[in-house]
Amino acid sequence: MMNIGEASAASGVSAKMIRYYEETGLIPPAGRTASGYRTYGPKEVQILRFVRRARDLGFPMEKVADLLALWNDRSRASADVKHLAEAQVQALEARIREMQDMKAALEHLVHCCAGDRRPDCPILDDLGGTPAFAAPVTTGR
Amino acid sequence: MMNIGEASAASGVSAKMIRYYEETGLIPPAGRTASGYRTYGPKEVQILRFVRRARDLGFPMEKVADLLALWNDRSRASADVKHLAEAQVQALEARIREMQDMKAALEHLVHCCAGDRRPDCPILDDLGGTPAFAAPVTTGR
DNA sequence: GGTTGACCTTACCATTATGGGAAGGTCCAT
DNA sequence: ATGGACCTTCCCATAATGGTAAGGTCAACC
Repeated sequence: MMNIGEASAASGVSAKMIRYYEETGLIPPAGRTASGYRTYGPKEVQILRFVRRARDLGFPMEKVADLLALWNDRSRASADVKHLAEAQVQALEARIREMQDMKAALEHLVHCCAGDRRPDCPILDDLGGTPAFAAPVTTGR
Repeated sequence: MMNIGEASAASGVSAKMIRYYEETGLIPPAGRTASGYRTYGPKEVQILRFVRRARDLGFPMEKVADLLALWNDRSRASADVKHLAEAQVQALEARIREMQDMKAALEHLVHCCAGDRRPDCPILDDLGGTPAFAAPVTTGR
């Protein structure tokens, strides 16, 4: 049996987060020693690692909870898991696209700016709304 | 002179956010009518639109403040603006790359999963740490 | 003049997931 | 017994935005 510090080291989840996950019900309450210390065994560490990896794949905590439930459900359909994962892929794609649009718009402006000691700056002109050098491809949010 | 609702409509910044920007010092305090209503003129609306567009390009509020300061500085060097914009491009690139890595790892797992009624699922196996089907290219955060 | 509805004001709470710190208790080795 | 490394809970902060509630104001209309 380990205490929270050891479980943290073994799982890659900070002690702070372990307590938080417990508090929010993502993971079941840990056992306690007589003096109140939380105790963790290999099984609990595995759960924590599961959570860690799901978070590393960008799943929000809510979806991690769904994944955990499926993990614990011996009679799950792999299709259910796959759907969650596919939805997450799409969520990532949406955010990636958003940021790529921002980046493209910004790169255009950067490209137009001399970047010297003079004050004239198409970037500021664009932000100021003066459509002198005009907005490129993206305009709204 | 407009009240905050009109300034919001004209700038695309919610009234809530206008007050927040004022409170945090991003924009100067608006004028007030005798009865305490905030008032905005065309100049103030232009500032709000500036903030809006900078936010649309992904600049954090702190950088928006820097951009506003340069905008107001008649003797700025366009190089300073360009540097801010280039840094923002790099920040976007970093976040995009992070999410692309997640997406690639997740797509690999999705690809391995049959997605039928059976419970066997390589996605859960991977999250569970059982390196049976192994982690693909990405492992850490 | 009074009423009504649309607007404004401030103040507080929630979000997402994480870290930081304080005040105090515990464990173990010397 | 003492000290250091650990644990506990509780509170605060983050970034940027939305929501709500309680109350004041404005303008129009009857």
